[in-house]
Amino acid sequence: MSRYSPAEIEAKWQEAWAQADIFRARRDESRPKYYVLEMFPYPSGRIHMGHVRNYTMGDVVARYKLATGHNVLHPMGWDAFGMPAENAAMASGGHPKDWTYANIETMRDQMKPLGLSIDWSREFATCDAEYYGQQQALFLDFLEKGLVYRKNAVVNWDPVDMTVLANEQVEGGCGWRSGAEVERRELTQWFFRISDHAEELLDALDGLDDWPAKVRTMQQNWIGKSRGLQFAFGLTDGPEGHDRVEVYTTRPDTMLGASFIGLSPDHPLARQLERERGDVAAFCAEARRGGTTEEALEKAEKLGFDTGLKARHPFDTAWELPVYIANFILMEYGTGAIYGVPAHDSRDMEFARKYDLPVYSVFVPAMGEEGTFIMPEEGGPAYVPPKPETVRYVRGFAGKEAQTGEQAIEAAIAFCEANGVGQGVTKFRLRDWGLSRQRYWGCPIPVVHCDTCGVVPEAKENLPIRLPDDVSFDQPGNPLDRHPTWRDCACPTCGQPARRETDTMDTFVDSSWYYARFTAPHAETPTDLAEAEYWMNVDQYIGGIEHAILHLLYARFFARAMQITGHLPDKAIEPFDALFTQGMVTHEIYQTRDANGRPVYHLPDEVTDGKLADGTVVETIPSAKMSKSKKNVVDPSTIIAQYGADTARWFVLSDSPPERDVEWTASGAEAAHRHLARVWRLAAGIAVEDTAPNDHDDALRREMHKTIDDVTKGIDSFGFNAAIARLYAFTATLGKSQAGQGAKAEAARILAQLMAPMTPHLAEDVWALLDGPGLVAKAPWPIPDPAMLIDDSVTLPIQINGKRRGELQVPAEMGEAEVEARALAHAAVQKALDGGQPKKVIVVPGRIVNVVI
RNA sequence: GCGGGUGUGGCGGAAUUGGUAGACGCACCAGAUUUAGGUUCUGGCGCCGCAAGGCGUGGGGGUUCAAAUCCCUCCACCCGCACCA
Repeated sequence: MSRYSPAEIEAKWQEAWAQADIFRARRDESRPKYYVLEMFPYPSGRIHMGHVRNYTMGDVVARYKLATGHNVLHPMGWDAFGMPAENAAMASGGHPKDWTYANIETMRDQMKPLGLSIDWSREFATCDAEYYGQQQALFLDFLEKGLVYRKNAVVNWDPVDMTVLANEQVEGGCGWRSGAEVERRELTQWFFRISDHAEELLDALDGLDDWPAKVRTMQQNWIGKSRGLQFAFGLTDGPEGHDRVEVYTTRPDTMLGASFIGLSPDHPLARQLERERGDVAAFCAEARRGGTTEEALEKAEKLGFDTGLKARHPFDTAWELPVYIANFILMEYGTGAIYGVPAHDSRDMEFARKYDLPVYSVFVPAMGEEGTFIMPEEGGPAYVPPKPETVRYVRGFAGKEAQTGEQAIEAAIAFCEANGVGQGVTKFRLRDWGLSRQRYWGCPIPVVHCDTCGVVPEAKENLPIRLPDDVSFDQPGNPLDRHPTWRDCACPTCGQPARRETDTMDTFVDSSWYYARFTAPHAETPTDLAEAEYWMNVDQYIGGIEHAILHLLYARFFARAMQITGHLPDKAIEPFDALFTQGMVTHEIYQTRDANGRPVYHLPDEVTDGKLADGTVVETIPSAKMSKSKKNVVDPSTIIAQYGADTARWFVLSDSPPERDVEWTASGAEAAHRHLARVWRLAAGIAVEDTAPNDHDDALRREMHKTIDDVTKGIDSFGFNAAIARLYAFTATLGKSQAGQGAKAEAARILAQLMAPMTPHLAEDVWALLDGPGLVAKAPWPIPDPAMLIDDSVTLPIQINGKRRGELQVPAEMGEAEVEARALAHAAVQKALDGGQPKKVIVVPGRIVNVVI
């Protein structure tokens, strides 16, 4: 073989790794363990470049840790339940199970050629009965410990198809299939008590030092701890059983600016009025139109309905406020009722202007705003102080200048409590996690509905409760509901005929504990404590930023719940020690227009030099996330066939920082491939048997040690792109070096080792060409010699008034005074000083000299 | 609407975290090699300018001896918003 031939060497070395069985993870107390995990894929059909990037990053970490003497666990599985399988079944008549397992087969076949250091013996799919049966066991244990309960909650309801819709199935407020306007409807559903753990989930974020700060901030805001006042407005003429309305506010200092009371349409008082009055019922029906997302609620036109009821202000019982029902108030947060302060809240202001309600300012800017400040009551916008800032209270309890912010809130709470109005409370925005899904392709919730015993847990010996295979998707709704026999069962308590729960679990449940299952994927219980004790926690978790909140928060909750139920050791309370969120792979979009001017997209394969095969010029749209609908996709298998896996791996790591998006370009892939071929040729051209030293060896060795240092630091800090840039430079140095063959062979072996985490097949081949012992994958990671990293002289830039005007070569250890003297003697400085004295000279040792004139 | 993030040459990006802006790669230009080539190798390459020099990190303002980096403000784009995974 005389040239780089990826097809040949990749198959060869994958076979060698398999023979040596070096990626199988076994408990071994003699070595430090390292558990690296990438977020497992949904088996959508074929792998895409995003997968390649994600798993390559994990593989770099895994292989690097293996080389640094760790016992590495690097597993792979499939997040296999979910809606797309049912959609596929509806569209083409197949079965979700067949579709899913066929996709897994295809994707595994596509993934294996990447040469990932995965322990495939631990593979599982969440739709395997062995997995979801254990999940049902977990559910029963959670139920026993009071971590799960039932309550009513709203869902998107399609009134034509008579089905529940996922948020994704609501398009512009209408059902995606029926086109009917969606309603919000209440259903009894199962919930995890995640909100009981809100405080703890919040506090523990502080300890997650190796998580991105942005993810911790997002989770913190999502949990949303707030301090406020809960109090009641009395009702003058409320219906039976409603003489007051409880409200919660985080801004009690604005209480004297209240001008209306707002109720959620789902508030008990609103419900009561809805039953009694036709006009209220009509409004509530109107207010329940549209989807359930917070975004839809916030962006919807604010609608209110004046119930005619009056509320008395707690500080002035003669002061009566109108009571409205409003579509933007959530029953899930606070008490489901608010009071509106238009002067200091832009949403309330919008509402007040629309319904012609009074506006009362509580405070005004303390200073500096005369002439520009228009009082809200005189038509100005709501005055919302930007930050804790000094304001002058005009209707405040104190009636004086004060800071807004925490102290003012606490003072207001204290004042209210002292006057018998409400009490200070802490609330969280985090809501309990609803896990019921009215769908087939998910883990059945293992409970039974019995006419005598009520809702009873299924007996553990009956697990797994398997999904039936004989189902059809020819009509909307949950096939489990209309299955002729599946629902029928015996009550585990009394033995009488009973009905199974037909709701299945949210797929987030499946992905909330798979990391724990990987530590003992074949155990007869959900986990094996000895294995979990050894392997947990996940040392490095890698996945997309889109999972920053839900998945990661649910997984954190699950680890706690599993610890409470004895399925995880205490140490695993936070499952992921370190988290890295990687960016997407993007590509340019190529489009032309059809006769009606509608866009027609073209695959990158079909476009050459901006033209289609027939010569039509395409419009090029800037890079965007690869998506099938825009056809800006590149199939990893095509790339592997063309260039080999190492080229694909090298390229997805090289061009952008891992946390940012990377643009796939054909020329970039070419460049990556060219470089790998260059490295191979370089190694093949070294005469290993010639070991005679020469004068250039030392320079090459210094460069080599610096490269080891830089690349090691790069990998340690997820600076893969920078590590690769360094490897490019070192390859060029090696290529031009006049050093002896022995020194070159040494340098090339080091190069192979440093490249091995990224391009493992090429590295093995180069290693073998240069007579490296054994497999490079198992070779100990090189350690740089500190003495070789230090240069004896440094170049300091000289600035005059902050502008670079020259440079100075000085010995590295030269003192500041001496450096200053040399700098002042520099021709450019002499010229600028023109005989005068500098005002100031700043010497930053080893960095820069700045002369201020 | 709310929460989080990003913005640097023709392009992707680097910058030791306040200290030489543009590492490395692409594209482009020039030269060499090769029977030829879209191969390989060498060199050049922020913008304006003949030059001296000036300008330059999304826009505007500020702090500092020194700002891509810190502060204020505006703009654009991306992620999430609890039933997509």
